[in-house]
Amino acid sequence: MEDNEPFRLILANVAQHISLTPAEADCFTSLLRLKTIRKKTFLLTKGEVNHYQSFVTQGALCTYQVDDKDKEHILTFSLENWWAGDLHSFLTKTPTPYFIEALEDTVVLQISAPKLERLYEQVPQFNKFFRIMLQGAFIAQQERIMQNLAASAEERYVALIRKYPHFAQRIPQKKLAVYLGMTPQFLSMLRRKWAQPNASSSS
Amino acid sequence: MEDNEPFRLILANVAQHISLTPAEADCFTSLLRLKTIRKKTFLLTKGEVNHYQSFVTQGALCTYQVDDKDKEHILTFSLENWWAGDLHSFLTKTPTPYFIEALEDTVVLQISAPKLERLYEQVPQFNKFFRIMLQGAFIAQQERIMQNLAASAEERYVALIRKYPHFAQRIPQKKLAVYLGMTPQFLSMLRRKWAQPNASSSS
DNA sequence: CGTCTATTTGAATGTACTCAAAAGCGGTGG
DNA sequence: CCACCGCTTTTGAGTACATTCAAATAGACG
Repeated sequence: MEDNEPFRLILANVAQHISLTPAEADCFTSLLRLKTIRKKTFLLTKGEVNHYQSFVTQGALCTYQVDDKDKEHILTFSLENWWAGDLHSFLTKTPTPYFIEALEDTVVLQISAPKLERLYEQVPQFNKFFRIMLQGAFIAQQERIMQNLAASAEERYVALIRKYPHFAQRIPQKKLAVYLGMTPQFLSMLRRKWAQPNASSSS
Repeated sequence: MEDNEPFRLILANVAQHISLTPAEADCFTSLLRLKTIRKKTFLLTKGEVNHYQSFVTQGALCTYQVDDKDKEHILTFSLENWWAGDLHSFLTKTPTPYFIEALEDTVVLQISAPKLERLYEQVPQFNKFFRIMLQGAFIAQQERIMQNLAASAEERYVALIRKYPHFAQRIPQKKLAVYLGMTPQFLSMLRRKWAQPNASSSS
């Protein structure tokens, strides 16, 4: 099968923020490698060093930690056209505390740390590209922090399904609950409450 | 008084990540403006557009939102050698939901959005500089999110005073509590517990 | 000193959790 | 095709961590 669809996707994504010559685009894609991760398998597990940043072209990934009481805590989901990878481990080459698991069969394009360094040297514009990516990610994280501080579990749940309705379809309830910082049981209770002629709940 | 100390500080900070020619350094500093904010006054208030990113050379700033029940929720503190400013408002020129208040008399160097654009054009290396700044900020935020999800109020408090003991000295308990996502009363109770021959509390 | 705000203390309350178990759903093999 | 298994979701009862409200105490500033 003709499989440069992933490369077209990432180049289209890059083109939204910087303009590359054909030569630069080739240089970029030549530094990437394609990888597929089957559902329920891992792109990264705790204790490994994260050698690659991964751009998702298809599927869904989930980045989480497991604490000493075996409880999962979800840092983020990565769907199409977004990046996954533990940046701290990637930059410092230290073991990661995270698992990155495929929630669906997933296709990613990966770049290693040395190749990314080469990319920055050969096509300095990528400093701008990743600066812009990081700005967006930073702002999104700020909003999440504020919401976790300011909103109740119920408000967080309602806000999420209103903002990303499609999201809630693709992700298991259990994972959504944990991402939102509540137990699956509590989320289930909220759903029941909302399914009712939702008379109560407001305050 | 001879007051280019702020400029020396920011140039030293920049020099940690990129190398500038003297001309480039001059270009950079010529785009900055110096501003002082008295304790308990505001660098930014809700409803304004954040026209500047501010590098703190002295003092301490606190960025927070106030919700509909008049409760404060603290996004971040900005001490010496770090940046403050609502990036979302800055980039989109939309009104900010944040207040940025000086906890002490504070000195900042500010750059406006158009001047920052000019800087990126004239000294493209600054894309790299801010990429690196954002990487660090992004990673720090990730850690905060994980800790808010995984740790109890008590664990968060202990972790903070162990990691940044000096911090706890400079910042009012009330603000620390809110930053950590708990009420000042509860933090006070935790402190009492820890001041005791701390027999209990471990688990 | 007196005022204002921050911190401490206590009692009652509530939001969200734990533990336990039932019900639902999807896949797999006999 | 149906029966069984594993996993997710739902439900319920009891509980705990942290909150709210109220008030006393202590600190800071003028």
